[in-house]
Amino acid sequence: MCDDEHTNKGAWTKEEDDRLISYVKQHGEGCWRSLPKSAGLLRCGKSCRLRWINYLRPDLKRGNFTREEDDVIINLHTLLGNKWSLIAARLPGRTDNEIKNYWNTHIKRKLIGRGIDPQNHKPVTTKPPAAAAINAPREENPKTSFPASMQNDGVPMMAAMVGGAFRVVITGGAEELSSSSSSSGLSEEKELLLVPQINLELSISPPV
DNA sequence: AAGATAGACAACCGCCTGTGT
DNA sequence: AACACAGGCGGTTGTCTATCT
Repeated sequence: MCDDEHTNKGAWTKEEDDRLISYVKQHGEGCWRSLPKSAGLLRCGKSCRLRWINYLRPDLKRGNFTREEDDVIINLHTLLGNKWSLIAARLPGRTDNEIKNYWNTHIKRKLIGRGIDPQNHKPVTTKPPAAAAINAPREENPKTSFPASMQNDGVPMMAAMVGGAFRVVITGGAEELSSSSSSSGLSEEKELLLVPQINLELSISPPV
């Protein structure tokens, strides 16, 4: 991409930031290819776009992720996998890059520490996962509907996330999405308990 | 105090997709 | 239908800082 020898790479300077901010404020986002020349920047368009989206946008929420945001990320990752942009779309003020970094540096480790595989969100065990977790008898912990192997400090993973009951119904067209939790026998109508106050409704419709 | 190591995050790279011609 | 281009995305790397030995 930015293979022009006259193109700057690496960390952005304050002056470059100022130029980019002032240009975007004046002309709006878009036309990233031609932006560097117009704005007097020795950067490629992609670099400018990335810098704006991930760092300079005024609506960005800087700072640590909250517990609620953690939970949303984990839940959405369960549903969507590494679709960082989709996850970011549900977290106002956060960028896909930020979430991806946060996942790789914090959440991944946290889940591994809890004995959860960060890729498939199933308990890491020597037994086959289906036998170890999904088919574990409910009576292991009558307080919850989760097998003990999915619990952390006596608090079930999902129950810890939910606080109050909040339902997401995933609807589909020809092919419905389902989640790993549906196989745990939570519900026949493919419901998930997720974090309150966030609309996580997802749907897939067949092409018209 | 100095070097080694690990963690955190900004930035880059290459590929994919959507759109216009 | 085929092609070119711009924008977007996810994976990966580079660099700075903090902590450990």
